[in-house]
Amino acid sequence: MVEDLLKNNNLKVTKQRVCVLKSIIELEDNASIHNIVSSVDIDKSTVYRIINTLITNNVIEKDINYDNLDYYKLKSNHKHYIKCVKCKKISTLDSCPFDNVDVGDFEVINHSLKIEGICKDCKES
Amino acid sequence: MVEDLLKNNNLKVTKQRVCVLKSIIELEDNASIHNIVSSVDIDKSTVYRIINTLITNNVIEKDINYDNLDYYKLKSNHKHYIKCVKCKKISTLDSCPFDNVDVGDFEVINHSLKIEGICKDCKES
DNA sequence: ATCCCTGCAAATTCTTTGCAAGTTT
DNA sequence: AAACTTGCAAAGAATTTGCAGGGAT
Repeated sequence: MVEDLLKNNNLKVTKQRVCVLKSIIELEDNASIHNIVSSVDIDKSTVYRIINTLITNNVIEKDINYDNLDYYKLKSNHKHYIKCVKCKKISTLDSCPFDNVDVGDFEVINHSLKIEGICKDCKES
Repeated sequence: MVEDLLKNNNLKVTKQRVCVLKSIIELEDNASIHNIVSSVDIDKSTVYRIINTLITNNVIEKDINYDNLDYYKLKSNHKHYIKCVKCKKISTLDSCPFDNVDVGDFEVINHSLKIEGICKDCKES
């Protein structure tokens, strides 16, 4: 539940915050500032403030997509993508390639990836 | 050699481009627009244009650091970092955890990671 | 009731653009 | 010489801020 994401972080539950969070979830991989602001009927400066608050409280994080724009997503929304440099298609990975990865003495809590490669179809042709 | 990064991509070798590239390399993990611009004696708009050109030609790429600012780095500068969520220290990984990773039908060409965890010292204490 | 959040308007900062002059190949 | 790049100045976007009123706990 969206409200819990706020409550769990001692953030007041306001309709604007709920609305921005829902928008980020709804927009999935397209949650840029521009898209969030236009999908929502809230003053732009408030949206900026909400996003800063959410980042500071680790509810969402900034991510970089393949077009070099900034996107926001829930920290808990664990997904990875890979973009084919030939056909430009973006696919979602079935599983997290990082699950069995070893980073020495660290215990990994969080990670995000940006991956490019060549897809099967393009390799064959 | 920095000049080759340009020549290899059919970009004209100008002293401004060389200078920006050297700056990005020199700044290492701190190559934000702001830092680049102030470390260099080139008009700001030119720096923006150069950075766009370099991104378009795959010489550099935008990366996101732990402070949610945008940083630029050479595509060939293959390094990863991990930040301890407790002591906030940022360490460089000895090796690329992605080397032996399997992403199904894709051949991976490029990747960047953003990782957070808990370091050995903090786990013990 | 208190403290925090929001909208509005304005300021500030960041990024892009047009054009004339200068460089690179 | 042709084609591209740069600096400057100015325009246009994006982001932040102050403040008064409204909302959450």
